[in-house]
Amino acid sequence: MNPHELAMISSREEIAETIRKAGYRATSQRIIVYEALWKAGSHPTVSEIHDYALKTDPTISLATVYKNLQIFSEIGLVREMGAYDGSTHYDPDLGFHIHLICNKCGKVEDFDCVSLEEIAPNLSQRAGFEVQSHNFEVRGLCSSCH
Amino acid sequence: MNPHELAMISSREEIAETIRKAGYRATSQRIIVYEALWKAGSHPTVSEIHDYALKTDPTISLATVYKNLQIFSEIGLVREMGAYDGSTHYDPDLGFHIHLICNKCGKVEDFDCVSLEEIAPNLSQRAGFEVQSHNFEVRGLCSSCH
DNA sequence: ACATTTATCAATAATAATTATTATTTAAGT
DNA sequence: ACTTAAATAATAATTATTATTGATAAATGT
Repeated sequence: MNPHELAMISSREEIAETIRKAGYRATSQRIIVYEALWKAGSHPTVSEIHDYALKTDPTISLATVYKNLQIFSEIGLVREMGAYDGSTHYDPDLGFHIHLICNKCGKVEDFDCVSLEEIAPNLSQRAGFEVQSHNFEVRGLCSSCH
Repeated sequence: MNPHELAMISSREEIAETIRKAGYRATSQRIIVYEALWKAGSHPTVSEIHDYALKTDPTISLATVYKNLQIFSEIGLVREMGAYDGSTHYDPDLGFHIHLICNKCGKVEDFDCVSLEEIAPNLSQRAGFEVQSHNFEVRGLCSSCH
């Protein structure tokens, strides 16, 4: 198991409970999509998540993956990343970190830093904005490319 | 002129010079696209930029807008935002600020805060990453929606 | 356990966004 | 002004995403 997957501390049942609490049904497909989200790589696209999910359930459709990712995004189980290479990427690791995206080779590196609260202490107070998720991307050239 | 447009301090010739220095030709279409980027609204989509550019040059094509936005993105004249509502948005205001995106009404608000260097002092040193642009999005519910 | 209700699912179709192609035009240096 | 490489417009092609619909399966009450 790679370091990324290690971060998935929640069990199947815990995730199911989170989904139910948000008012959605914890269907087997939904859990499969959630697991695929972790196992399909570190910042997978919809297509990559679908490919992985097919290993567990060969009948699961692409539309189901899209639909469930929308739901996960809405209830804050995933952060949606920019489509820096044409298609949207997803990251289930919700801890505060910056994505360093190389404009040349496309590699995405996680950069740990201070918490969101430290960066913008009055973010939620100011204008009464209720934070649900964040995406902090920095683009440039990685060590091997520049 | 709105506050957003006021921030466009550079003249046509200064922008042309920046483009040339980056190794590209300062064609009239390119300048028109750049101006449209500022005037088409505060975080316009490709389509909105194209619509505005057509006012100046009724023959300019959508493909030209796409191409030039790619170039502007590459040379750091614009920051590319996530496709939070289906299509990619662009922001020519390069100053450090966070985008507060409401998940309900879709409104995007600029949130000024500390500089990128203050947030991640060792960003460029660490792993030798050369920063070209950034996109810091925070999603949630705006004051009117929650 | 069973029936009922209701949300979700898979498959497909439809739409929207983006990129590739190619012939023509143009900027910028000689 | 001439040359040449690069940019443009128009169009076609591709890819990503969303909407629709009938079938299915989960939750809830009995």
